[in-house]
Amino acid sequence: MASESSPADVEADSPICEEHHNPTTESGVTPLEVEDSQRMAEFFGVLADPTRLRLISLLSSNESCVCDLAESLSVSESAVSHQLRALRNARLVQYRKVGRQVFYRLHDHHIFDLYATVREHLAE
Amino acid sequence: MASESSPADVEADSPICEEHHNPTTESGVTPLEVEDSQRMAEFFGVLADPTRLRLISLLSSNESCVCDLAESLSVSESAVSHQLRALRNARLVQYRKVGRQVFYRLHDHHIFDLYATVREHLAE
DNA sequence: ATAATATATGAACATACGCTCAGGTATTTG
DNA sequence: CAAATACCTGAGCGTATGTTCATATATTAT
Repeated sequence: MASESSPADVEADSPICEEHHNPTTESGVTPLEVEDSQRMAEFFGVLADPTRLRLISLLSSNESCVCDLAESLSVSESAVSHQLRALRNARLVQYRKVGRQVFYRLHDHHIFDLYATVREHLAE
Repeated sequence: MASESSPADVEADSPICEEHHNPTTESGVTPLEVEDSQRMAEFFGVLADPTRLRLISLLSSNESCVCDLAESLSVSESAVSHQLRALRNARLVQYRKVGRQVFYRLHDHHIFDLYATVREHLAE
């Protein structure tokens, strides 16, 4: 103990910020492991692109094929296809093929809830 | 109408994916504007880094000073300071100065809720 | 089979990002 | 005052990312 450095328990005149090392914090929340933080960062990274977010926005209201998505966003079909792959790899969208078209939709409501939550948060 | 391309309403033998252009979708959800998508991407971008996520994790249980955070993460104080600036600019953390130390904490529970939600989502 | 459509993919290029390093400011100590 | 501590910041460097371009695959039409 005594290696916690809340501003209250600074003792006397010893160097303040030297020997710390509490593996777990006093609260019940487990600190994020490095590996978990990487997977989590990857997940957020998929959402950290305007084009992908607009794709998610479109797919939250309609299942759509690639060329419609490209049209709606005024982005090349190639770019859309690349971004859809990222969303696919992250399991954020599903797709089904109909003839030569591929119709994409959100994987589940989970992703939409997150999208909606943050959108509302930023609207404040 | 008739320029919607749900797989159901493909009519006869006309080219399937040509003239579309519905500014608004049939559902009640407004499509994301380009500018909003950029702000939203920026927000997610701040969360798309392992170090920043681990900082958020630590700050969700304890208010901490910079050198403690650096110690806990085994990262240089400079790197931590840079990342804290990103979190500051995004208004994800607050800080207060006590002598020469600066104690950081999460800005509000909002950010923690989001963090916790996604962490749980990825734990599945 | 040949042509056209719908989508996917690899390479290349420009940009953005995170870390380190060097140096800077502010506060405390001797 | 000078030295030390805690933190911040700009530049530089290696890497990751998003787009375009060219090309490949699959399906449909002629």
